[in-house]
Amino acid sequence: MTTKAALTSQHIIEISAPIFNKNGYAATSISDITKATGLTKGAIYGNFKNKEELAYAAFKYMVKSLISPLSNHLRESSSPIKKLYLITDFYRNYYPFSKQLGGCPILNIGVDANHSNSELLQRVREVIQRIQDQLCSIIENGIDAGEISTNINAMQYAKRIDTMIQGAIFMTHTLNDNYYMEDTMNLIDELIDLKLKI
Amino acid sequence: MTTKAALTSQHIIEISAPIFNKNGYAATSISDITKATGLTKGAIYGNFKNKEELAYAAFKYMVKSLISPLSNHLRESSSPIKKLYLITDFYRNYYPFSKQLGGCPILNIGVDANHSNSELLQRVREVIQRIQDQLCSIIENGIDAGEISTNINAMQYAKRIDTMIQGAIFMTHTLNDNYYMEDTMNLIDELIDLKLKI
DNA sequence: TTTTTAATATACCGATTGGTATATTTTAAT
DNA sequence: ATTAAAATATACCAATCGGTATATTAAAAA
Repeated sequence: MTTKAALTSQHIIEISAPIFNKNGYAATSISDITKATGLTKGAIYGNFKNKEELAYAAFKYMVKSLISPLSNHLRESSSPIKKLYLITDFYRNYYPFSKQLGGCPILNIGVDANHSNSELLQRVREVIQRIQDQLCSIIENGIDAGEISTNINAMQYAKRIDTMIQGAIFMTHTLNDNYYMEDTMNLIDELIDLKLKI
Repeated sequence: MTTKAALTSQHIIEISAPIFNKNGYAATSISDITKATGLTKGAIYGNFKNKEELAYAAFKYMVKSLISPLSNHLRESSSPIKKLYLITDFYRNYYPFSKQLGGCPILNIGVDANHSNSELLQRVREVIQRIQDQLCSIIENGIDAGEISTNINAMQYAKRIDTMIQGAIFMTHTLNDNYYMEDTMNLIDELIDLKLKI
């Protein structure tokens, strides 16, 4: 059990993740990471094959840091329709939370990697897909449970909600104004009430 | 009339704008621009004070390239409510159009500049503000003209529509799937029908 | 305690970075 | 055609880039 290196790896990931998230892949240098961690290149390259592998690990960690609190939050109710409200509830507090981690990794890395790092872009796409699949499942469960109207397209509304959330994240972060997040969550709640809820 | 340098400046701007738009500020090098333009550093620095000034000019040009077609499109009707439909109509064709220019500059530069170039970020914010103000004016004109319900908050809906559009732009570009753009425009049309239209 | 191995630090590599000073060329004025 | 001025090309700068080879230190095994 190589405990020392594993701890160092984790430390490097945790420190570098917000840096990659803020600056993007190309604009983050190894020296940014050595400065922030207090370690040297030897420690970095002893634990990661190259900058790219570190960026993948950092992105994975950052997504986990932001998604697992959401998953936990959704456990507060087993009712699908209430889970939907728990989602908007979660995102009402998302701004200060994500800001502290350097922003939303899906937005930041999605934009950053789009014309440069196709491997990283692919990972962003997979995360978005997973989120939408999970959202779709909640809606489908709501239909099965008789909480949500049968004549709606679950995946369509999963994508609509996800798209609105991402728009709000962009606006709130870019304009440094939480209004967009709050009002968009109100709008999504209205959408749930009006179109989904029976 | 220094015609020669003005033409060269314009040429540099037009060529470098999509590069900055795709790569972001820090990840775009002067050599990227000399390669693309076929010019040398002497021509670049003879016409622009530094990389930053060129990036500003490139952003300004890119915004103009994407916004003025929208302005022109809106001239097709003088009715405020029809202008709203013309907006969703415009964005239904936005993906191939913006893709050819390296993406949406508001989204790309907004994310890119957020934690690095505060001057550039400020310019993105001003563009967003201008768009929302104009959208708000259209809604207000609609209220005055009796086309739009009097008991709605014009700026609130301007921001809601803008937020949804930006979310759709992000999703469509990141997932390379125009569905998000199309469906979001349908959703906005529904919103106009249901909440705004009298 | 000694030896072996794992982990980190240091020194260096060629390539590239933004930017500048100067040389050269192109354009315009005389 | 000659001269003056504007515009562009070239050569160079220190600093930094990602990455590697090796030296040193820290941990584990003997």
